[in-house]
Amino acid sequence: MADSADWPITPKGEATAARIRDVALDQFSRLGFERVTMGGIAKAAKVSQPALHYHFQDKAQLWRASMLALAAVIAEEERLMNAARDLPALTQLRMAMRMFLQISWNHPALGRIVALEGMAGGERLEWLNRHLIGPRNRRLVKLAAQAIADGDLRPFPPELLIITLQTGGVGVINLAPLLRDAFGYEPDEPTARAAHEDMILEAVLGGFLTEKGRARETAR
Amino acid sequence: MADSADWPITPKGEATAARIRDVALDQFSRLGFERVTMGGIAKAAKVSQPALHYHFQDKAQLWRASMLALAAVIAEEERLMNAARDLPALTQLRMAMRMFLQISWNHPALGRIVALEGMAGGERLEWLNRHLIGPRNRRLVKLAAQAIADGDLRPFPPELLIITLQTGGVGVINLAPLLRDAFGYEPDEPTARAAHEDMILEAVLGGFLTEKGRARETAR
DNA sequence: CCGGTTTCTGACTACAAAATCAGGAAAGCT
DNA sequence: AGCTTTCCTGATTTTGTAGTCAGAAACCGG
Repeated sequence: MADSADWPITPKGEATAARIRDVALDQFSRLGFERVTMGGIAKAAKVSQPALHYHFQDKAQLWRASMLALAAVIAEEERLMNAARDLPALTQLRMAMRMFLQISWNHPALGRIVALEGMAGGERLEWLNRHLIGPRNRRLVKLAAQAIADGDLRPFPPELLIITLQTGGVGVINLAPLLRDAFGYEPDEPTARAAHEDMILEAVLGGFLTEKGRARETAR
Repeated sequence: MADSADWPITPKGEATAARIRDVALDQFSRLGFERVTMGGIAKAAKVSQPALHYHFQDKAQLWRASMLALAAVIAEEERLMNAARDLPALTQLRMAMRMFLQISWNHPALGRIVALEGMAGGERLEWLNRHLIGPRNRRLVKLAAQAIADGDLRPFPPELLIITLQTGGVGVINLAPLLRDAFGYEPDEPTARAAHEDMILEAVLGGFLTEKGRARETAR
């Protein structure tokens, strides 16, 4: 069980475990826990199916282990945000949003997982809240509340505001298959990505600004 | 097979088939195709599990049949929108958005299903595109393009605009379990719902308006 | 190159869920 | 009432997948 604190690991063992985690993260995030089979992961990772059980005791633990690959990403974001903690709340929120979009393009798994488990509820959502997204979300809500108090954001419930910003922000990324299928639009191209980032920051975040907030932004 | 054109149906048979469809729609939309079991649906609908196979030949067909329950909802929306087809594109878009929010609160299944299958891709998404959401989405994109041409909406790619409006709009609805878990916020209450509708229409749709568009809105 | 450790596989078991089928109950018709 | 059609169930088969286990292969320090 690769989870327990001390697990004798050779470079080779760690390499295949990492490969399995990567494949698992990709599949879990696109398909959700139940549509993914251990056999499918094994095949994509070019190992036998029992190899998965050698490195991870069961499917649930493999899921958690693969989610922890995202923890590093979140931690880095946290670090950068921390460095900016003396700036106005609105400025921080804008930074956070820009970072969130970049992260979401580079690691589409994050937004998809939250969408999948956030709809279903249950123990995996609880785990995510505890270990991955909970603290981050609470921090963002506080920021939004502060920006509202500063008179920079229009006074909507900060929880709704944060969820809407994020779901609106990653909608295009999560639903890339739908965009392709329905419109023949390919969102994962440099020009489309740039248009998207622009749109979210200018229009969606922009729509929440007060006059004062807009003034602060242009003074930037 | 209840699907085929002529299926001898008595009132009683139709009643249980409808009960099964309703349960199925609810479960499929909250949990996704694979987490739902025929046995679970049967139990919730108070029939034996083979009864499901009597009315619907297999699980996939039950899924499709339950989705068609949403077709009536879509058609009604279509009818109302058609009555307003001579109004300016922006006004129509605003109407559509308001209707979309109401539908999404009353039938949360729709947004969840699109999110689930839109992320995964595959044959069910293709089916949805063909039978349920495709025409509607294309119409909305055309409206957005027109509103941009009118100078009422800022010039972002209309496909991205429509997807972002919709995903941002239903984010709070879809992720209700997350809101409860993470913040203890209950979004499905009259006051919260009102705040939400306000926020989406004013801030999110509002953020996409040009000066001219804003003027048109206030002249309303 | 040898013994021990780590890593991995093939063959298997256990189980849950979809699908089938033979037949019984209920409803409708004459 | 008697016959027929429609509706539904209990019992069973089939299938797909998670998880186990004995042992082979690869690796490593001496």
